[in-house]
Amino acid sequence: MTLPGLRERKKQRTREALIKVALELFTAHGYERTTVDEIVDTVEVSQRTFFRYFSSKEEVAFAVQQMVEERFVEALRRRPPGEGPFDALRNAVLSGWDTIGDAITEVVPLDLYLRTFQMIESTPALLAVHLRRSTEMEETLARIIAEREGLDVDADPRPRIAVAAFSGVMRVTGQMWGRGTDQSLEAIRALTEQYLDHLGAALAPRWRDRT
Amino acid sequence: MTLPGLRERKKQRTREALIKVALELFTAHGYERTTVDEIVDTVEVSQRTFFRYFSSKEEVAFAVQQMVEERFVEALRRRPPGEGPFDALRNAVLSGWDTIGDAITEVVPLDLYLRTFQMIESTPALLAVHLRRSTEMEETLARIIAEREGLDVDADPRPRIAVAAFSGVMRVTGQMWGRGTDQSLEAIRALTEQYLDHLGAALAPRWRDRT
DNA sequence: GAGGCTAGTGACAGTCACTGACAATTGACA
DNA sequence: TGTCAATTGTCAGTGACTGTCACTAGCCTC
Repeated sequence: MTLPGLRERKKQRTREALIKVALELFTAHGYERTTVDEIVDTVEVSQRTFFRYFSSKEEVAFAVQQMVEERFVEALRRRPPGEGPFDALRNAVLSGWDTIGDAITEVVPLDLYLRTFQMIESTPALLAVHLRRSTEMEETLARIIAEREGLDVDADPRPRIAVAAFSGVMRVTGQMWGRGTDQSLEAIRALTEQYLDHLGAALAPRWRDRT
Repeated sequence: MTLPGLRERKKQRTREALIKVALELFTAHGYERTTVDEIVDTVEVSQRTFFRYFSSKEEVAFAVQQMVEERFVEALRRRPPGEGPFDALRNAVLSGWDTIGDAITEVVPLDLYLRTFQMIESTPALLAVHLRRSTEMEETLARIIAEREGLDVDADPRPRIAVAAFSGVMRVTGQMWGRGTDQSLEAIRALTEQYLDHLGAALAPRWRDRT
């Protein structure tokens, strides 16, 4: 492995500057009210360059999120094969939250990321993209689960169904966290744990009998 | 109730013409490759008028879907209070599929609707909007479920969690139906039934023991 | 049934995201 | 140092969408 040359480092710096400035402007003034021109003027590159780094204005908003998701997938891959599908998913998220903070801070301040996440949840256009990206990740997760269990994803619907139910709960978790008052990493971790525990109970035929 | 005047009827006709032409062009040439100008030229109204009826190009693609969703919500509201939350959701969808066909045909041919649904599933921009709309409906469903069970949605997470898991499965159903070969109303009904039955089993800790 | 009121429409100009084409620049490397 | 190739900037254009204002046509009153 060779050291990255000047050219490569410059590219990396431009990319990170674009992300940082974009997220700061987005969270400060709102996503819609921030134009791409404002971003590129601050970073001092041309608009054309922005669109060479990011295929759309939306994409830059998900740059950090992208990294978080990749970590989660890796965490799932590393789960011991003895765990059942649901436990593997659950433990992958929970262990992920423990190490994710440092990785984020290397790119942007942690609180900027947390504010970005809330902005995504509260901006319709971004929420839509977020949800679509989530389903793309679900497909990845389903394939990993299927492989763990020695199943064919296309023949047996259970991996996709389990992942869909799991992801649904994760999404509600993110939503509730965004609306709540405690906007810390610890809070989202606790909510995740709590809500996943509820899933089994929520599926029980009648709730009133066993409250 | 008075008969709608000429003005009102004219508006209704314009709206339906825009929907029909838009869906036909979308399904024939693709959503992205169809411009709003093409739609309005065919219907012979100005672009400005199009945007007075629909707030965006996306919205017209969901005009029929909107109606279907409203029906489902109504069906859920009419479920007997004795049913558990999950059964109520399940039966509302299944009974919905039986009567939905006629309602759709009043606006557009059934097969145009089915093709539109597939187009939505296979067009990233529309899929994103579709998913966001789904979560909006989930909120409605969660509130209905909470009310049925005499719970407070904001205090007890179970309604939202149950609905999220349920909707996740419904989404997978729609996806699988779109990818499959049998594109009939009956097929989607059968898939719905089959996949919902799998949900309980998919959550079981270990799958291998009970295949 | 003439005339005023107003909802609905069209025409026009402008903004913003995004793209293709080509020219200018600048690391990389012989 | 000079050449090559990657990166960036400039420019012109498209398509979705919005504000404004004038105009047309149902509607309603006298």
